[in-house]
Amino acid sequence: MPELPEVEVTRRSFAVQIEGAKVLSITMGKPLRWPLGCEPAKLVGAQVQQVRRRGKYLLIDLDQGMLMVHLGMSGSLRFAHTLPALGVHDHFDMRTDKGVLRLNDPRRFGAVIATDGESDPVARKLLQGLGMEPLDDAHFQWEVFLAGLQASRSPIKPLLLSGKLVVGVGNIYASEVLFASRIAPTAAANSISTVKAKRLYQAIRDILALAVERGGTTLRDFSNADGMPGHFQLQAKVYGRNGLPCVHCGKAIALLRQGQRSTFYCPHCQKA
DNA sequence: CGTGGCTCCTGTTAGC
DNA sequence: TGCTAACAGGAGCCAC
Repeated sequence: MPELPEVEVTRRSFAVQIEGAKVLSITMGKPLRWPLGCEPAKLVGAQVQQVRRRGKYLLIDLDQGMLMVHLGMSGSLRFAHTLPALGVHDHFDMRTDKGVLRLNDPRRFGAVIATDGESDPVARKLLQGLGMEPLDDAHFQWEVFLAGLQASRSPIKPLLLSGKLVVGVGNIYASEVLFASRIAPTAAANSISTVKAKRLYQAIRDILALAVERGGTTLRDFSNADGMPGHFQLQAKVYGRNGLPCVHCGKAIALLRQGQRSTFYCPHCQKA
């Protein structure tokens, strides 16, 4: 479900409210992708300092340590003073003196991990190798992006998805940014012209930023920590539109499989 | 090393 | 209608 915009929208929807909160208790449901990594009781008494994001990871800094939250494919967070009784898909529940933070994740590809901080080996392992932050102008550098493309023979779509060059571009936005920059998803990264690469660079920034502004994408069930749905699906020009007319040329949008993932594109508008 | 395929799990949908 | 199979927004891990 969540790509960078959804994770960022989630972060913004509870970061300020949870600041300074003291952990009262933690309840775990079924196992997630990884174990919490410590006894839940160990976190009781900890105080939340701030909530940051790196790629699709939410980093909740505590006065001692750091919680890493990943929403996986189907996860969503809620933060509120009171929440309904735990449901079958609620697998992490953190009561604090400022409200309850709850992870609902039907598929359980998500995770909550307690670490000692960013230098913790577990945190390092997960965060190392992540690409540039596309919404951070100082971090997302054009020259580095171009050099990264030129250094890879991989088809561009899976390269974007890998997060090695830029983080946060998931399956929906990968199709959307390639359509916007008129690049074929199968084009080898090192075959993309500088002009097209520049369009791609800008499309990644613009489309992700717009999606954050709009509150994220709701294809099925995304909502932020206040429970509000996103509205970006209204903007999807190719994702999920195979067989429907291209908004630009009117020809049919095609569906392609790359690395077990669906890619949507316009064969007429997106060449090489 | 870079790349591609497999894997975790449950819910929804398409097709017969 | 009911059953079954395919597919879903992620990404680490392993084998080449």
